[in-house]
Amino acid sequence: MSGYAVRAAIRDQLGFFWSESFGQIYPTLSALQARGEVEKHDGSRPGSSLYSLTPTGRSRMVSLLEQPDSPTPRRDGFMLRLFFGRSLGPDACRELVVHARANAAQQLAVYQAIRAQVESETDYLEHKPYWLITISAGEHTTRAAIAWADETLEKFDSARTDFLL
Amino acid sequence: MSGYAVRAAIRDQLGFFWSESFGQIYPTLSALQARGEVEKHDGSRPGSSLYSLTPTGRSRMVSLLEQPDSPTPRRDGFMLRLFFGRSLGPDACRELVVHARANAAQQLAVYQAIRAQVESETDYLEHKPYWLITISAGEHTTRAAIAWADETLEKFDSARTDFLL
DNA sequence: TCATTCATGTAAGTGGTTACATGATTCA
DNA sequence: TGAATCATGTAACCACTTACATGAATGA
Repeated sequence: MSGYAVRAAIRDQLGFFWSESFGQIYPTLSALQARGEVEKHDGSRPGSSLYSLTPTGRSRMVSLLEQPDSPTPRRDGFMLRLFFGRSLGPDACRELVVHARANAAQQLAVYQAIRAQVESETDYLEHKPYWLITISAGEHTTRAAIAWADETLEKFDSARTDFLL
Repeated sequence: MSGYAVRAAIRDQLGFFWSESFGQIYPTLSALQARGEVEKHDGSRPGSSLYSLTPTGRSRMVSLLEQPDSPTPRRDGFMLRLFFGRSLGPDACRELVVHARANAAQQLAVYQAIRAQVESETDYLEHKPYWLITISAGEHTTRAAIAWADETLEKFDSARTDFLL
């Protein structure tokens, strides 16, 4: 596929847990080509090119996937805001939670639409079970976010004075 | 507090959703001092200094907390590995899920220990309800991770052939 | 006395985004 | 004909980590 198509595939298929920018994709594709891990072919239009994975590239991909996942530094701005909720005030915090709940509910609908689409897919049969477990992970965490938000909104309403000390 | 103490506080109190390195903390403290948002005082030992938030600094902090949270690029290596599970193989994937479950279970115990500690806390009363909702969020997502892992392990066992296509 | 913790800071490097510049192709 | 999409790439910049260098204080 082309660099452009790589980006579209990452956005559309891995969008829930991965992202890459053009500024990352094009130089990486060149570097992989220099290492002999992808091959560059002429594309359908002038100046465009299509890349394909070489056997070397595929085996490197597998060995990278086998390596333990290096943890990225945590930075959750939403939780940070709630931790300093006293400084932000209970009303602003409550609103943040309302928003988070709405986002989660919308997200859950998206997951379910994607699940339906993947389930009805007749190609990529060998990938389906794996894709479905990643979707399931998304559904679980999103449902947990909704349940937490409801519980938290309840607290804001029933124990409002605690948040005003 | 000192830069060193700032780091310890971030590690111990915000560790579940935030992290900062010394290479970030010391230059930032100097920059904040130059902006008049923190004040530098002599510490107890030679060469050490203690910083305190000025009124300007506190109001900037609040205005930063009020700003919408700029989303960080998603990069979840665990989900990536499962998405490419077909390339990694069902056994390696299953092991990843077993590990994830174990980590989550351990994490849940940590949350519950911290909850007990915060609940018995007699200082910082005004922060307590906010801190508890962040802990609750951690508990919810961690329990969801455990439930997802159990469900997924079940799938690996009951529908093993689907993962071998 | 010696390991650990407290303490400060810098330099090199990495990994990444954003914005920009450019232009062909498709299709309404 | 003009908007949207396909397509490639670079340059400037930013946030951040890691490793390094240094040393005082504490306490077993």
